[in-house]
Amino acid sequence: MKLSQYYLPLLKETPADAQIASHRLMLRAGMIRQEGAGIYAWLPLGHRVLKKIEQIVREEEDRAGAVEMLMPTIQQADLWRESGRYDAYGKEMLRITDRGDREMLFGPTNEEMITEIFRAGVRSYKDLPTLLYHIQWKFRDEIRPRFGVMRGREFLMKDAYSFDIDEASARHSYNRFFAAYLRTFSRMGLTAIPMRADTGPIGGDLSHEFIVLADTGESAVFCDKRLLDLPIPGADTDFSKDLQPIVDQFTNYYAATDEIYDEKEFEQKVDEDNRVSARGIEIGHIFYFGTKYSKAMNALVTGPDGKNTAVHMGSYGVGVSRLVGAVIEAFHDDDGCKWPMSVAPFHVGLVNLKPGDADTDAACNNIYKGLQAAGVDVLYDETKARPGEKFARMDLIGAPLQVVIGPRGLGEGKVEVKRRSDGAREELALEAVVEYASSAVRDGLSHP
RNA sequence: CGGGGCGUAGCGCAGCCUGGUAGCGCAUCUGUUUUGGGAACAGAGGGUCGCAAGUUCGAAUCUUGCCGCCCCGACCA
Repeated sequence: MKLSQYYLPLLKETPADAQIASHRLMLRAGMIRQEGAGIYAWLPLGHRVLKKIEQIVREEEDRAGAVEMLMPTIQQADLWRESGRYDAYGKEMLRITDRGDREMLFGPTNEEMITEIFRAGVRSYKDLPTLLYHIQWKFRDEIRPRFGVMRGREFLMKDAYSFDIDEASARHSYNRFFAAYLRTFSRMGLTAIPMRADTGPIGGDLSHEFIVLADTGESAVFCDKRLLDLPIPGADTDFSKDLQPIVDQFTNYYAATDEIYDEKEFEQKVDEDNRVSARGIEIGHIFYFGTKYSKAMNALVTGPDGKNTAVHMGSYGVGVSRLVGAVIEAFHDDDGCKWPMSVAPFHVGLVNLKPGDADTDAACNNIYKGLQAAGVDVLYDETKARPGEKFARMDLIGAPLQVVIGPRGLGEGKVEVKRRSDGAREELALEAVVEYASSAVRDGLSHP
């Protein structure tokens, strides 16, 4: 992409409304624009990141054995009356009436709808387990949206739902998502810690929030330091086999959010040296809720014994739009974003220091085409702006690699390559740059 | 939902108390000089002062109502 053709409205000054780094940087880097309280338009640069995160989530859901579908944003009130939640949900639900005065709502979640869809198509235990997911915009009319996309009212979410014949097999479905989430977040460069969460009236041990540690996190969290270094399940993981050992490895250590934190338990189970008390951002939540909806909504299957039983369900959410903010919280400095390769809007920022200079233009064009041919996402700055402005701009939008080409270096056949993550710079021979950058991109994208 | 605050050019703000020509910085456009880390000079364009009603000879400024947004708290992915 050539910068002159792109839509990238950068802000030099920090918008007054933005309180935290990710919100500030997303506005400054022209990733989002606020269109209302907690409602954002995704500008081209932000949209790229959002789509890359979405795609990682999708790939890992697929790997875990879930099947993608898409449910609507607008739902009918009657569906929610079946579960009793239409009255129970409260003001966070955005209620709408259509021209026929029918009561509708903008979905805050999809348990009712997926249950309705499931019961329409499944009759026998032989069809189980069923694992379905979709990635869709949701709306919750939060009392107080803030922190940009981290706590918006409209947000993009992946939610998956599992249907099993009994609790034991539901536990296996749960474990699939547990392992899939470890991989998902790891691929974005995040260390996400599964923490025991409040299971509400259902009880049991089958609810975990996945938390990434960050100073600006919304909740206080407490965990064992050793959780930070546990191995992530590899790409060769067989999700149809027993995943309990993986889950046990993570759940053996203490980790809890402030909702259920118990100081005595923490101190008893974790040596002083290993105690981590920090703040965290919730980026995923997995939950087993048994037959709550299947009973209320009559989602029954015939078991081996010929009797109808209510299916055991679980739901598994990932805050896709929120993750954009969470990744920035984890990777930034005062100058801008420092994207991990896997979610970077562009892998390489190509800076032409002297557009109009025939040699410089030719060198840049060759490298631009070479990188594109190698499948690298390049943003080519061929504008007339001054060098300082170009450098600051690339730092702000945070391309992991910057290739800087100007007459001075070119005179010696040299090109500068800067790594955004640590600022390290290298002089390379002009001919070597495409191979160097594309292999660095490949390395950055590879994941065990 | 309780408490606090703000709406004036694309962004950041002053002006309001004490009514009388709508301003500043950045950004944008033109020209000149610059050119390897957010340039300098000169000039230009850009506003129903959130909306509506009221008071007044006259309202960005005073009054009332409405709308929008932000912050703190309780709640949430």
